[in-house]
Amino acid sequence: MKLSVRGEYALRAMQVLAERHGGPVVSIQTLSEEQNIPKRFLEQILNDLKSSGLVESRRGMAGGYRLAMAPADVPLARIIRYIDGALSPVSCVSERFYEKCSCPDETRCALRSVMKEVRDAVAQMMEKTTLADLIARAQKLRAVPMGPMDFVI
Amino acid sequence: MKLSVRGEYALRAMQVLAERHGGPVVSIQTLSEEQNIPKRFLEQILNDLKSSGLVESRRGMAGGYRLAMAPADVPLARIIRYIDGALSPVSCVSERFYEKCSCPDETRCALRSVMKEVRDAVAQMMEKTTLADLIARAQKLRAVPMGPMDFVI
DNA sequence: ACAATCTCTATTGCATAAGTAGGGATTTGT
DNA sequence: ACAAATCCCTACTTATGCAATAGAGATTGT
Repeated sequence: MKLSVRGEYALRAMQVLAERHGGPVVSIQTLSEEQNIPKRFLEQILNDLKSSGLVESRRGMAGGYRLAMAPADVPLARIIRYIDGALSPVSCVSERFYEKCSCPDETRCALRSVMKEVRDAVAQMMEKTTLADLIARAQKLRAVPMGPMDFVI
Repeated sequence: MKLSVRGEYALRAMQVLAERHGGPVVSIQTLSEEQNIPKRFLEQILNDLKSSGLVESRRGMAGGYRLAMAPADVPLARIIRYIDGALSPVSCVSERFYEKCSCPDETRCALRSVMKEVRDAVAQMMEKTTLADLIARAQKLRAVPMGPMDFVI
């Protein structure tokens, strides 16, 4: 039930790009250092994201990456689907990555109906949450930096 | 974001055991045929489930497996957690399989807060749905076997 | 004794993920 | 023109985990 490391890196990098949206492009170097992501690996990921049309790049000395669209127009689902594939726990309930499963009768599979609900819950969450929402959350989290337990000396 | 095949097999096998709860033990042979699961592989899985205390076994000629408790007392979450591990999409939001992630500040990670909500949604669903619920769903699905499209000759 | 079952451990094959490497192309600054 | 910093592309390596298979042993009913 896991997101791949690759997918996680993609989301983190995209969040940084979203935060700097409108400013100058951001280099892999910067992204890599800021987010503790292996530089060469991130390079690949950003390249994939570029192929997907989610980011644009600029080459040369002052080069780097930037979002290809407004943060509010990029649901997390889109990033994850592109990098990792299906959101569904089993592929027989996936809408875009459907595959037949080995169970005797898919149409009457009780497990399938449960998994479909799980899928829908996850998809809805990932679909409604955009990079803009992520930024908003980050700001809130910065505003209340410490949990109540952290006041102990 | 996937359940392993192993986990899926475990759930399917457990459903059958739940349906036959109260009756005689069910052999791997039967489970394997009924659910299209490689026999030898299922053997391993059932063995794991036995170690977890979810099923009991009987050896010898009329041997087989049965649930160790009532279907209503077995949430799907328990099976999945035992076979596959965390329900969480990222381990830094897992309650039972927590692992530190590589992001710079976990307490203020916006992505983490989103993932936590996803985790909660999945966990709640898997926790509240038991094997008994699965049986009930299966019965309903049997009652309305065909979708509207299937009436075409 | 025999046959059908579970039990346990090991191993294999395979796919995918994670990360690394090298050399090339492009832009900027001097 | 040249150097430096960057992106670009392809290939490779390595590790990990998953799915499945295999073989020998233990237990039970007839």
